[in-house]
Amino acid sequence: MTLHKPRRATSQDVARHARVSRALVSGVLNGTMSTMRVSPTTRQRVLLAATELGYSPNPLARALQQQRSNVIGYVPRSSRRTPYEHPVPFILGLHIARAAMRRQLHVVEASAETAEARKSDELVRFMRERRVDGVILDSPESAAEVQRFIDDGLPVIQLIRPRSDVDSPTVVVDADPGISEALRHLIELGHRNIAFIGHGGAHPVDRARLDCFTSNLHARGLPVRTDWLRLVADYDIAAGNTAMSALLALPEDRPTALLATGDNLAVGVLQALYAADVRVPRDLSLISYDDIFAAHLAPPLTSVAQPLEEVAERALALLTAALESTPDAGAGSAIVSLPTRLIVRDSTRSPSRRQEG
Amino acid sequence: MTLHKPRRATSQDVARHARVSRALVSGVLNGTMSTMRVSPTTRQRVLLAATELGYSPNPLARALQQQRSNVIGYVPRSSRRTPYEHPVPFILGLHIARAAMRRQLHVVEASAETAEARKSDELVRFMRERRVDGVILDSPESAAEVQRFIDDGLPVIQLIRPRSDVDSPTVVVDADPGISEALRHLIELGHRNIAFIGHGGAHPVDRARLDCFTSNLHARGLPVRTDWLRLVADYDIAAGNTAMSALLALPEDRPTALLATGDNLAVGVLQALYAADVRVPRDLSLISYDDIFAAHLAPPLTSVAQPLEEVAERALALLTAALESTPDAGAGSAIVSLPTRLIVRDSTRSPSRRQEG
DNA sequence: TTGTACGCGTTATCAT
DNA sequence: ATGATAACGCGTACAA
Repeated sequence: MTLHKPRRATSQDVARHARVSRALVSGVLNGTMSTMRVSPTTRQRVLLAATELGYSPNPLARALQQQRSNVIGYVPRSSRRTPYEHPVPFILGLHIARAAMRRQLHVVEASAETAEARKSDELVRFMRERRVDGVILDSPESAAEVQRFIDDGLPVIQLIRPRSDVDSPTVVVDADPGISEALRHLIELGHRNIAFIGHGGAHPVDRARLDCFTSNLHARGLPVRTDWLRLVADYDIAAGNTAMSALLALPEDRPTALLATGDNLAVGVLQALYAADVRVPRDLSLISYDDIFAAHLAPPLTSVAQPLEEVAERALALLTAALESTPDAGAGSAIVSLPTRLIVRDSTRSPSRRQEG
Repeated sequence: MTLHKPRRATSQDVARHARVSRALVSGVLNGTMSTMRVSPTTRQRVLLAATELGYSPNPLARALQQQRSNVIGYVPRSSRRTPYEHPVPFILGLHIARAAMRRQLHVVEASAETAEARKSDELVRFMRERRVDGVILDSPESAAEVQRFIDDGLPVIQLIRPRSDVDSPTVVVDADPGISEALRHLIELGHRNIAFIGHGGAHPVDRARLDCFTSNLHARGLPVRTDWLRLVADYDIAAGNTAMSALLALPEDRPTALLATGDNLAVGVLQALYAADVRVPRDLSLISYDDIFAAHLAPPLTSVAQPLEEVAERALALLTAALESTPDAGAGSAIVSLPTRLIVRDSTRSPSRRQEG
């Protein structure tokens, strides 16, 4: 017969066992506090008692007294987030959760349903009820959304697509190094006819990928043909498939290489190519962006990697820093920008003569 | 100048505002309790005050007093869990987290590092320190591991590959309906030469996939050729790639269809096929298992889907039920078995004459 | 070093 | 029939 719910030892138990007061137990276990110096012998008694009883402080009681819940809020970007349909927000959320766990923090996520009432202060109420210590916003929908959290007294960290008109610490990813590297790679392989499939949205982050692409081509004196620039509305498979099909339908003079600025776009590209029996990299070199599952496709894709794990790590670092700092001490709206980089795999090689001729 | 950390209203504030005692506030807001009946008018006063002050009870204080942390522990199976390398444990963990969130529960996960000391009671201590209310174990490594939690007084739910010698509520997935359906599908398409790539492990769950495969073939009077049964040690891409390469290397008389009992195995298969320029489904029909990212491959794969979301949902239901029930009331070691099913996509079709001839 | 009070909600007991 | 008072859960911080 096993004892159910064996009572966990409390500081009171330890205190009795060591014949000291609870205050002393607390002081000893937290490494000395303020003016409190304890005689080495009683210190040992306390330590011994604690280990003998297997004592660990109750996190709830501690949180209640410290007025810190150790729960942080996370607001994913609005798109529905299933792992393989929306890889970036999904993986980012994962890394946020992991980084939080490492710091003994819990994460509550505004669910998709809750996010529907995103314009109101539904979100703020959600977070407020859960007593979160701070929030992390992935690509917030509006400046107002961010501001409401700040007005509620919560430290806010913005990710990926920040509202720059709101003053808060931010972590972003710089597309430039990776995309420039990708183009250099293709050009060194001998490609001159390079197409682009990307997002046509107005946000600077999406614009940057296109701008970086075209400026690199210009700098190299390569043609930027508008019929080889396919702008889509979503980073999803269908969009990639459609865009690639359109490229395949071009009368002649096809590109020999292609940059698709999202793994999902690349999957759609691969599906279109597979259906048309166009082989990668023999008939077309392909580079994806994100590098989330680029390695898990056939063939494994060369890809521009986004450092999402580090984005999460830095976000948590910024948030915990904000929690430590006195409320209104130097708003310290640090902006951390992390570089992309190219990972070369099996989807790129020199254009074949046949294609060039 | 915004006010930082605006004090959240407490039950004390509401009490003052409504000119009643804190006890009454609690009683009214939680829907009547025990012997306490409140006059309609004061009841209104309390309700009004609560909404006016935007009051919501502090979850920490409540948890402290109710002796329930609202945190549950999750122990993933031992393999390193990166999303695309170990899709099943990963997706399962995701659904667990979601299902928990819906119930206002937090999840702490034993990290890979912690799991290293899995034989000792490292895990139990980890969970104990966090005051989890119960734990969910995905495919525990040993009966002892499960038992230690039970001995510690924690409700335990086992998932996927349970230790049946330990008495605890369990959620499993039944491979049979899906695999039988898959074979019926292939046979109806005209396939008679069907190969299998699967896990060679001893656990009943892995055995079942193989057994179901062979028994179906037997029942249909189809050949079970041992050189078409490739057993591997891991559900990963490399294993699938190697196994498929071996199949391709067979002198002649190749199978026209293949069941790979894991999406990752199927990815490896696709990579091997792509390299050999063998097309799916023209030259080979392929069915994967898991259906996690089968739809996101080129071509989209027909797959046997595991209902992982429902596994998680049921696990949480069992766990919360265990939390409600009195500690040792009918151990109620319910076993929930959920069926797999076939999802038909583009990777299966009738064998071509050429292959049959 | 110790006593005491606090953080906050809930519940058992007591008073009209 | 209605309501208030007090104590509890647990750790921490400040005054004594």
